[in-house]
Amino acid sequence: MSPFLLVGMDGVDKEKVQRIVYEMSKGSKYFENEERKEAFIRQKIEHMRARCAKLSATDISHYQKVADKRVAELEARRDLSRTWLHVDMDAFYAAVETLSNPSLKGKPMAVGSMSMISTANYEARKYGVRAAMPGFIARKLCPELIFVPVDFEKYNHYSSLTRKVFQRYDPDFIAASLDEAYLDITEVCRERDLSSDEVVQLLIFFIAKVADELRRSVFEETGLTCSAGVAPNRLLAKVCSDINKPNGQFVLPNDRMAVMTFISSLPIRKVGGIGKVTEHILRDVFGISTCEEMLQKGGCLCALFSRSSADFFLSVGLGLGRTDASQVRVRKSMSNERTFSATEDEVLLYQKLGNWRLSYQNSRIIP
DNA sequence: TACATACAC
DNA sequence: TATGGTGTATGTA
Ligand SMILES: Nc1ccn([C@H]2C[C@H](O)[C@@H](COP(=O)(O)OP(=O)(O)OP(=O)(O)O)O2)c(=O)n1
Ligand SMILES: [Mg+2]
Ligand SMILES: [Mg+2]
Ligand SMILES: [Mg+2]
Repeated sequence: MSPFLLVGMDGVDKEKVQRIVYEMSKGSKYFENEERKEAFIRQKIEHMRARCAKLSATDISHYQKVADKRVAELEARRDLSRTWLHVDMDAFYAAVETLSNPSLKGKPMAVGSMSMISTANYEARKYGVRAAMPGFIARKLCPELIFVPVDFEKYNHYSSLTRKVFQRYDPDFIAASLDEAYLDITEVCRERDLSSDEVVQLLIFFIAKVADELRRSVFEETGLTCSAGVAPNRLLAKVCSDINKPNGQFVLPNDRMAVMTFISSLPIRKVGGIGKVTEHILRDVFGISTCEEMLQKGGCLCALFSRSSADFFLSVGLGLGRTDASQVRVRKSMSNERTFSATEDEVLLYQKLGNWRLSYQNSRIIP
């Protein structure tokens, strides 16, 4: 199975991409390890299917009641009163590199090295080139691909320019990474409320204007494009910002019906926190691939998963997400790691450790 | 507490 | 020739 997300990019020859990634990977230590991990996951899936099959009729009705109760509790706490905007820069590192070297415009380009690519511009993505793909495979997919080395100082600089714009809309915005942020624009939109159909339409129009203006400001201040999603909570806003990427936006109104319709056909993988493994498990054990199906299979989920996992899945099925104000997050760790080629040479290993200590003993890293 | 896994950018 | 680095959350024992 390909480690790269192949959905979402139309016009890519997925078969060919998969074949080339496989051809280039097979036989490598990396590949063998991936296969080992996949075998574990298949085992875990088998185990869960067995547990599922062993549930008695009374078990099933019990867990269905548990699920119904939790769904009711979650539903009761639904908050449609806030408006969140998620903004995410388009092909961020690559776009910054194109600003400093405009001759790259229109050409397939990746930021990174032959070993690893941090991101690729949209021209390169047409060939199936992706973030977290080794450069030598990317070059097979797209022989004319241009490589640009990473330059974090530059990305930090442009990140802070974008944040100056975000601040004007929400001084307490949440920076999720260098290239994205969550803004509570409830107050910006406060101008009107109430909910006759006409007013709702007007409000959506007004929100779209706010998002559009924000994106124009970012472009004017930085020369970079971004995409935005607006929704009643952060989880949905993040999903929405991806819908019309790049250089686009999508507004999901603060309306329960609109949210349920939106969520019904949404593939679970689109949701933040659901990745390759969870997608695989939920599909192969429960036949779940859309958010709606999380609710339908709520009983089984409550029977087989921990409280916190089951609650998360159910809340995704309801289209719920966090709406609370940001709290100051305290750093919990600081780390520094490097991958080196496999060796059993003890002398070499101790030498590496020694160099490490010499480099970092005075850096006063306090977690 | 220590360790492994999953996830995100 | 070659498959990253940093940080968070959660489950298990
Ligand atoms: N596995 C990854 C993913 C991303 N990044 C870096 C490079 C990206 O430019 C930046 C932002 O990540 P995004 O997921 O937002 O991707 P992009 O901004 O590059 O593209 P998109 O237009 O899809 O947002 O983080 C990285 O180093 N490694
Ligand atoms: Mg981005
Ligand atoms: Mg991003
Ligand atoms: Mg996901």
